[in-house]
Amino acid sequence: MKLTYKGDYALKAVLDLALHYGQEPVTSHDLAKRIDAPAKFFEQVLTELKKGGIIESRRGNEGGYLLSKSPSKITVGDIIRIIEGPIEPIACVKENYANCTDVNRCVFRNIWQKVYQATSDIIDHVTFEDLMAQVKGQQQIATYSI
Amino acid sequence: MKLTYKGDYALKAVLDLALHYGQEPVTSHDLAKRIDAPAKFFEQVLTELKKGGIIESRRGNEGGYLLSKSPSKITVGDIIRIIEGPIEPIACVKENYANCTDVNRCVFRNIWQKVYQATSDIIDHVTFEDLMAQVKGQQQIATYSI
DNA sequence: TGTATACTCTACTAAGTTAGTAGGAATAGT
DNA sequence: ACTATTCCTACTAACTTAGTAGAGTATACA
Ligand code: FES
Ligand code: FES
Repeated sequence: MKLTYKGDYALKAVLDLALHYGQEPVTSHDLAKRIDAPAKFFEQVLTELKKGGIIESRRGNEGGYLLSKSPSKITVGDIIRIIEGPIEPIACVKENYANCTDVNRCVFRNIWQKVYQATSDIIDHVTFEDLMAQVKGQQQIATYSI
Repeated sequence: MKLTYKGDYALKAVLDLALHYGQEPVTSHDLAKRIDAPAKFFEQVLTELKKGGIIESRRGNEGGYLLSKSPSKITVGDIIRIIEGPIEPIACVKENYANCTDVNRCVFRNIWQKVYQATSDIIDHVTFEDLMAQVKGQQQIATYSI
């Protein structure tokens, strides 16, 4: 698992939208400015999140983006899988991929499977509700910073 | 953590050398053939492993490569770190890197730190002695295949 | 009906990484 | 001297990452 800028922006965006859940849509422009992402590039990230079913959009005046479900139902793993793709260190962990010679007797496969499991266990159990709680806990200082 | 071909070749090479530990050096050519890697590309991998202190070399006739320490003292993590570089999903996990805005209050950092820890815990505790045992366990069928 | 506001879509690009190739120089044993 | 082998430098094609650019489409509101 390696986090690219795209994934970084996506996570920050979803957290921001989570903090605006139930309110008016947030514009791409506002989001981009708050998380300090290049506006045009960031639009592409939002498009992928939308295709992934995480957010929905309202066009025109008063439009913008909003979460398509409750922050408690969205995990960090969801975002990572949508933006960064598969999280396993090597493809044959999931399927009987023809990467190594003999899958059945490969002594390394087991290791990558464990890494995959451990990573999934972490990122699939952190919801954006959890993250919101953390943000609000430190809110007393100033506006949240992601 | 993502495994590239280089890392894949390196792990297989070190396991092969582990199985020849205490014996004559193994030539790059023989290694490459057994693990099915392009000979010239594979040489580069060996060079990196040597620089990393994992293997040493003997030049000229009867030369080749051998482990510079016991298989019980080499872990999968050692090889990964040498060949693939840092294993954390984002740079600021290790240092106070200026990637995210405010490191102290970043709610994501904690997650990547956990992923880093979990991954390290796995790959740093598998030695090539462990892997040799596995290989020898299934040896009854034929020659080992990595 | 017009217009400002915002999302949508397609295409292009520069830099970096990955997975190699190619060719020769240096060294050691017989 | 010959041969086997490591060592060293440079090049390349394909792919990924992190953007840019610009036109097109939908919606609210006056
Ligand atoms: S068969 Fe996939 S890691 Fe070896
Ligand atoms: S400060 Fe590094 S993940 Fe946010």
